[in-house]
Amino acid sequence: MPQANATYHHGDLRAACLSAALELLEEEGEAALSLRAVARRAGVSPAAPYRHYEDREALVSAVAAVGYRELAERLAAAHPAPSTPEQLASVAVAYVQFALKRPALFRIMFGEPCDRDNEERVAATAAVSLYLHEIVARCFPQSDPEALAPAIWALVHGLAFLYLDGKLDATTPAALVDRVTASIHSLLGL
Amino acid sequence: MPQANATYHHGDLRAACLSAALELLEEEGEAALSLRAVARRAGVSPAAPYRHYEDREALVSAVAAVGYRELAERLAAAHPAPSTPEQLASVAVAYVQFALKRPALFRIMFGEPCDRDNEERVAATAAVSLYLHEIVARCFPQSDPEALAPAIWALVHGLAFLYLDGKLDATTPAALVDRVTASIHSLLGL
DNA sequence: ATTATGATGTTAGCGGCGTTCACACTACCC
DNA sequence: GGGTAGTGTGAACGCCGCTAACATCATAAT
Repeated sequence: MPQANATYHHGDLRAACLSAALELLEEEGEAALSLRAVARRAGVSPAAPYRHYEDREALVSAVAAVGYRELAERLAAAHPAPSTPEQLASVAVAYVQFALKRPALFRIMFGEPCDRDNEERVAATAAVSLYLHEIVARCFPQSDPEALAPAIWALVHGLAFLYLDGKLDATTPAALVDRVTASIHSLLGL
Repeated sequence: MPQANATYHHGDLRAACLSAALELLEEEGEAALSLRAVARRAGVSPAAPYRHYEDREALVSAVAAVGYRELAERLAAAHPAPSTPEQLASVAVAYVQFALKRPALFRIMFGEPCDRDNEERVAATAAVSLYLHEIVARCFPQSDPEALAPAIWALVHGLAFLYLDGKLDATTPAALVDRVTASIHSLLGL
C-alpha cells in the first residue's frame, strides 16, 4: 500500500541506488554493500533495484566506474598535464592518497575480479590508463611509453596496496609523500 | 546418528577445514569459500568448524597464511639467495607468476582488508617482507634497503595486480617475463 | 573400574543475503 | 478511453554466518 502523496514510481531509482551504494561504502565499508541495504536506503523494496541492475555485480561495477572517474579527477587536480618527473610524482602521491582516503572504494575498483563485460567499467578504466599513458609520453618523449607507463603505474598501484594493507607505514602524510616521491625518482633513475 | 564404525570425532578437523578451503578456492573461486561449504567438504556439520576457527575471517586468515608460505617457497625456488639484479628479476617474475597461477589465493592474501590481529597471518607476511628486504640488501649493499625494498616490492606487487585485473596483457608467458624484467631493470636504472 | 570433565561433534534455529516470480500501479501512446 | 511497457511490491527459495543447547567421546582423577 503505497502512500497516496508519494509517487509509486521512484523517479530515478537507478541513480538513487548508485548514490546509496556509495554512501554505504563510505559509512560502513565494503561488507555492508548489499543490494538489500541499498534498497532500504533508497526507501524501496528489496526487489526494486533489479529493474535497474541485473545483479549485485552490475551495481558494484557501476560503483567502481564512479570510483575510476573520481580517481581521474583527483589525479587531474594534482596536476592537469604533468610534463616533468616532479609533476608526475605529485600525481603518483595523489593516486596513493586516493587509495587511503577511499579504501573501500579502491578495493572495489582493484581488489576483486573485474567484470570485463561491463562497458561502463571498461571505459572508465581505459580512461585512467590512457591518462597515465599520456603523462608518461609527455614527461619522457624519448622513452617507450608502452614499456615505461605500465611500470610506473604498477609501482604506484603497488605502493597504494601496500599502504592499504598496512605493509607500509602511513601514519604521517609527509612520510608517505616522501616515500612515493623517492620511489618514483628511483624508478626514473634520477 | 553417527555411524558406528566412523569416529564421531574427526581427528584433525582444523587441518581438514584448511585444506578443504584451499581446494574450494582452487576449484570454485573465492566466492565459494564459505564455512558451510568447507564443512560439507570435510564431511562435518555446519557448526563444527566453529570449534576450530572463531569465525569465517579466522579461516580466511589461515588460508592467507598458507598462501604467504607458498609464495615464499615459489620465490625461493626461483632463486634461493639472489645477489644480482638479474637474479632479483627472476624472483620478481616468480612473484607475478604466482599471482596469475593462484589468483583467488592471491586476492585473499592481498585484495581484502587484512586481519592484523591474526598472529599467523602477520608472521607469514613479515617473513615475505623480510625475505625481500634481505634480497635487496644483498643485491645492493651500498643502497638504503629501507627505501629501495618497498619500491621494488611495490613495483612487483603492482605488476601482479595489473596483470590479474587484465590491465596488462598476460596471454604469452614470455611477454610477461620480458615486461617484469624490463620494469625491474628500469627501476634499478640499468 | 567408575565417574567427572572438557574437547569436539550435532541439530535446530535466527536473521541477512541474492535472486526470482507473480502481481500492482502508473505513464504514455493509440 | 484502453492497451502496453516500464517500474515498484510482496512472498518465497536456498544459501550464508553464527549461536545455543545438546550428544558423544577421551582422558584423568578418584
